[in-house]
Amino acid sequence: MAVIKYSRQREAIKEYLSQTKEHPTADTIYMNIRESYPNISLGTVYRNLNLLVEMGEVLRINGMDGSDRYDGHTQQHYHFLCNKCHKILDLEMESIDHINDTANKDFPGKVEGHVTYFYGKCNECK
Amino acid sequence: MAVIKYSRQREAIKEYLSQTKEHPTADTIYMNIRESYPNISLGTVYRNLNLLVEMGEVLRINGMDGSDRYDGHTQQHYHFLCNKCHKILDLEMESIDHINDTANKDFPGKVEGHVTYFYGKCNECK
DNA sequence: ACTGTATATAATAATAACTACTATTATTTT
DNA sequence: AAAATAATAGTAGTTATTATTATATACAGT
Repeated sequence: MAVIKYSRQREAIKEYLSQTKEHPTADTIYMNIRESYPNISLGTVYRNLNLLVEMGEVLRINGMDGSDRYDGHTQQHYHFLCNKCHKILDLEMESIDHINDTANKDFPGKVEGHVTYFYGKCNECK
Repeated sequence: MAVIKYSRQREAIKEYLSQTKEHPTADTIYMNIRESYPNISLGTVYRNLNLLVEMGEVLRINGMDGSDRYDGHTQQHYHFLCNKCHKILDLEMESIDHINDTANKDFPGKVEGHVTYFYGKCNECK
């Protein structure tokens, strides 16, 4: 699998993810793509999501309910999880990448990055 | 299940987690407890881990390889996940709680806390 | 200590999320 | 257009975790 060939299924997944502001699971994506490609396979969705994540065109967020979620907006941003309604929202805030340096200070290995999400109450729930 | 009754299996799990500095999976815990309780059931391990997490006596860390890991040391500290060997290590570093304020700045809801882990290569893998 | 009742257990079956396999189809190369 | 190669649909298999159930254990009331 050296050369990556075009596929309309993959294009549809990319398109769907770039249009939604939700952070859907693989299964939700599958259900949605099925409306335009009724016999797309769930395996195809997973394989392409992995490809897209690897190519850096999609972000994988591992939700705390066991299933991964995907985000087509790849500019650096942070997520907020509402403790009450369990919604995932985007946070607009300045970068906190300096915490990598803080972590690296006395660590024998090499810290390359971090994953952070914030939690609390969203506007409607507070 | 209103009243929680004593069980030596749960005590053994708690004991094991407070003694190890690893961040074992449920299966690793199962294997270890089996040495003293040869016919403990994996289901018992899972049920008690969930109980202990709920009671706040154990932390659950969701590792990036699909399986959750557990930590018997509940004081605040940060974790490092090795991208290569998938080990989870403790990081000794100064607090980064100020990032909550950064996140709160332009957010209409209320940020109450954050979850952060760092990743990269550990000392042996780098 | 004895009994009754509720909780915990071991063993096993079931589920959920994801990955692997294979024959066929679509895309790209020549 | 034919050959080469990668992607797909459909299905089977894995892995981590949860549910079920009959039996065992803990503990409160006597």
